[in-house]
Amino acid sequence: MVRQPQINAQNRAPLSIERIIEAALQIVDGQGLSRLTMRRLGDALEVEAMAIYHHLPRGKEQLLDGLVMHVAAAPADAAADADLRDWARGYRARLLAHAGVLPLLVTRRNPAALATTVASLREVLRRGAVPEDVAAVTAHTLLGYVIGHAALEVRGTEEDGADRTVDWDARFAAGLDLVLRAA
Amino acid sequence: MVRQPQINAQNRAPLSIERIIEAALQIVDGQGLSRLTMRRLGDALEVEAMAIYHHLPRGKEQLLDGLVMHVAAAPADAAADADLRDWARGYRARLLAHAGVLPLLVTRRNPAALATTVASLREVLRRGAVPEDVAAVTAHTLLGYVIGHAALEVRGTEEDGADRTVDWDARFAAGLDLVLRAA
DNA sequence: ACCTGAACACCGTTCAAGT
DNA sequence: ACCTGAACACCGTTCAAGT
Repeated sequence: MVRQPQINAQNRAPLSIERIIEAALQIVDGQGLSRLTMRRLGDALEVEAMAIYHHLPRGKEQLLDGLVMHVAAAPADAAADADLRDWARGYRARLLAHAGVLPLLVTRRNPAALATTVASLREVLRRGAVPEDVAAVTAHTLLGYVIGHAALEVRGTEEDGADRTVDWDARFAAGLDLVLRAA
Repeated sequence: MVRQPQINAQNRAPLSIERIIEAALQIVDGQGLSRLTMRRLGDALEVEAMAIYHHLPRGKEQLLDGLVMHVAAAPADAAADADLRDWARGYRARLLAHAGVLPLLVTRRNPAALATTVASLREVLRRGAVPEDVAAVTAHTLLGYVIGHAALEVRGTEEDGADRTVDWDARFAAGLDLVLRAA
């Protein structure tokens, strides 16, 4: 019986930041943000909670920043011919897939994560040969719209103020047209 | 020496939901959301924390809902001739004045609070004689933009991706033009 | 280097008791 | 009716100790 070198004495793969973030994301997506505790995260990783601090010295703050970073990172498969509409659709899908992280992403002061997102959006604008000053406004307007709309979708019910069922996909597309028509 | 009727045996005004919400808002705006604890709130009200539960039986959940409701409520002084631009500016100012509540407002499932906001926005659209189907899209698009942009302002630094200082007021106004030009 | 166990200073909340 | 005191089951985190 050959023992793998990366298996330690307790016969488990050692902890890593990646595994910790992944497990945390699973808890948040499955049970909600309020259920993410260091002790529960430790359980999920089959480790005492205190072991996590060895990999994340800044503790829970660093864990939450890691979650935001993970969701804020640009979709890896951003095709070279993706336009603004594709980018917005992709980013919205990402936000809704990790709706539990949205409160963190929306309001934690995390310039690095925000910069990553803006950079990927700016890259799309650059490929579209949009002038620099227009691009700055467009980037923030579009990003604001996508984030804000995702928040509405998470907050809202299926009714709008006029007692009609809301098709959020269609509503998002219509708003996107509105924002991009002028851009 | 005349004793006011609303002064109780301990010589203090009795607790009320309004006073509790107001004190909570003061803590959140001054020290941040994470500093809002039932015990600290009790201290601020010169009362044991447990007294709060007599007025808010659902406890902290109800307290947070109350904060969201307070910020989401339409500005009382909405002038009869206010247009969409005025509404958006007023709502943004409200969000930024209570930036600490933003994470709650953005993502707590609170249909009542959202409905209140949408209703006040719809009222402005109605005065502008905007057709019903257009109004539905415009309301969500504009609201999404305002909320999302406020979130960007809170998250961001004074730098944007191109290393230029961002004038958030001007940036908001420019994006607002973009959104409203098409509407 | 990596993890554990016990401990500390907090939380939100319940519940019986006081006035 | 309104508030208090003590208690319970949790938190995040520190720190000495184990391997």
